[in-house]
Amino acid sequence: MISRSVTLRDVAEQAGVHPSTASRALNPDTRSLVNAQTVTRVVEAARALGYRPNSLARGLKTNRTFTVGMLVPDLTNPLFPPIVRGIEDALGEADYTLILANTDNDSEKERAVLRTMLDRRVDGLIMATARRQLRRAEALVEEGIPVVLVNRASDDTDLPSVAADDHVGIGLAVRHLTSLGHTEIAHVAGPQDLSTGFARYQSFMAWMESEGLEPDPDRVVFADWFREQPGAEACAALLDRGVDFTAVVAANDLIAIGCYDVFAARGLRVPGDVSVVGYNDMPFSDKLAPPLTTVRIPHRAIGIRSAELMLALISEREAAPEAVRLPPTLVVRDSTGPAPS
Amino acid sequence: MISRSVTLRDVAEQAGVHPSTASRALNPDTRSLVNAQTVTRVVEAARALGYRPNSLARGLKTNRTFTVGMLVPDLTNPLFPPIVRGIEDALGEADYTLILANTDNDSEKERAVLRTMLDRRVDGLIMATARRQLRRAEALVEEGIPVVLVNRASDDTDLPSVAADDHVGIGLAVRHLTSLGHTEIAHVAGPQDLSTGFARYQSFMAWMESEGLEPDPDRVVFADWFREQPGAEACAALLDRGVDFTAVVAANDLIAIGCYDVFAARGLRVPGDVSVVGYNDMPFSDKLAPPLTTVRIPHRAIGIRSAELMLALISEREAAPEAVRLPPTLVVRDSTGPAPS
DNA sequence: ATGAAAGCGCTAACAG
DNA sequence: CTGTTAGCGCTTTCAT
Repeated sequence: MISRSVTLRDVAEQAGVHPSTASRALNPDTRSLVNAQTVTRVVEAARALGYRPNSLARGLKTNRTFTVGMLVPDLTNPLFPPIVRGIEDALGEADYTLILANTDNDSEKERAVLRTMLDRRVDGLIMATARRQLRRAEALVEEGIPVVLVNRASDDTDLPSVAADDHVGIGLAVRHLTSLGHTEIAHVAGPQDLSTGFARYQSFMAWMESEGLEPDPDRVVFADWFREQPGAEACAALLDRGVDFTAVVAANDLIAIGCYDVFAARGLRVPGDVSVVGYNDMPFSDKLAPPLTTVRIPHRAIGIRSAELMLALISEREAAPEAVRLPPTLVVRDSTGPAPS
Repeated sequence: MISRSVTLRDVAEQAGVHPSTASRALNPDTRSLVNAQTVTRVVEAARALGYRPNSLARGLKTNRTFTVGMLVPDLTNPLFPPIVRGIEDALGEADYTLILANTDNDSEKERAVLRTMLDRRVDGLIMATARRQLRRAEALVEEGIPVVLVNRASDDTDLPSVAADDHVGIGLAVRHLTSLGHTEIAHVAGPQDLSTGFARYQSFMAWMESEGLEPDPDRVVFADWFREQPGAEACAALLDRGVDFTAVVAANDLIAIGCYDVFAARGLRVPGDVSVVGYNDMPFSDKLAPPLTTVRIPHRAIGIRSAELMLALISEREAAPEAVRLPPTLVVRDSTGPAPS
């Protein structure tokens, strides 16, 4: 059925034309240069023989592979699958193929993976890799290969990027809590060398201030990593510090889960004693006990937009570096309630 | 730093040898044919110039791309990320690259995606796609392209496959329940046109019998899909049927969540009134209320093994079709308890 | 041990 | 509108 070795020459022969004519006839862009009847004959022959162009040969010749590489820290982080799907879907739409690799946030692995992608002559690179220093990515664009950053801010660079608007998102969280009467609000922040952790922390402080509340540094604690365990440790440290608070904004849902665990262990009721707001609305955050109030990020849309941006970059290399910011929304569930009096 | 256009010829020139000699010197397999000093010179030149072989050109010549395609129904299903990671890690180890595509279990999409992969001359195909009819896959092997099935049984074919042993897994679940004194055990089965749904159902019936319990067809209900909503619908239907049961084996964790919802809605306590066992131990199943007792599948190991199998198939095409079955384990949490008296 | 020559399958000038 | 020619970058006989 799908024959492995039907070549353009076979098609040409069958149609009684020269291979280059067959090539032109088969390629939508150049089809117009060819007699309509000839086109028909060639197309017919191609179909009859089950011809499939060899993308390697084409790529070798044209220097375009219709391939985009994507770097993620860890696909296993529930944040990424919807983004990757969005990207894959949008890319597929345009007949581009996705090459995926995990870096585990390990600089050495990132190097290696990047090299492989380049060796494979990807037409562009989408990086969800979270580190704040971007020398590598910048070097790439200087060599003319399009890069788009996804789900990360680009404070110190003007690489094109697509992400949710963290400032807006944290505002949603903070104002939700203040509207419930909370004034002593803590923040279990994420790692500060990741752009998201940093941005959310900054935004938290800014929003507290603009809500007329003292942004007390004692009520902020930093998790080393966007995971349950570091979140729990940070939260425990916060509690041990002895400052009062009636609500906490967690830098992401996993950290929020860590907080849940600590609060449960210390006999604090959520939301009776303390309200918790998460961030991301990851899958099953509605199944937690209690269901988590959280800021929803349009992950799939982020993926789609970044793929689209990438495609634009590939075709018209001029495209101005854009920083797309998609609006998050608040999902109120049962982990937040009125401030205890 | 990473130069886009250093070719083998440049290296050869720099080293003062013919390109073909440079090729031999750089390729581990043929390096022995070349004078040791020459090798040094060439390698040195390559490093100095930052030479990176063009994998397209190589692939075009050798007909091997060091690329493996993978089809998943939907990456967003929490089942798949760990499997994909395992595959990617094992493949990367051998300098192979993964090309990923989602099929949404849509036959048309599957066709399209398969074609793309073939056009890209992948060296092999790993299919996690769940349909039971496998004509397409079989056609592939007949054309000489290695296929391994992952996470699916191969009852009607002898395609190589890697999966957990569902019979053992369901046995774990059933015997756990019988050991708690349950005798009236229901099964919310998965779709029967998926090999996993089918196998688990069959195994359930078999284990009930071998435990000396009447496998009552009235206590079995089928979900259309391995998701919460269909699980909930099936579970509701079971309840409406009016048969007694004190425990349910769900065909996967998502279906178990659907059951949770229905039980909660109907005022049944888990595990007080009814015990629930899930299947997969997906992420955060320990965070559900109550934490879910479930059968843990070694997802990552499954991924690794299937990549290894694939690599073996690629290098020695003779390799006997193997059906690897990895052992699941039972994770007892709080959704199961003694049968109510 | 190395060089010469050919070609993987395709596209892109350049003629005509 | 179509054929000729050349070549993308690499590997691989075949000579030497």
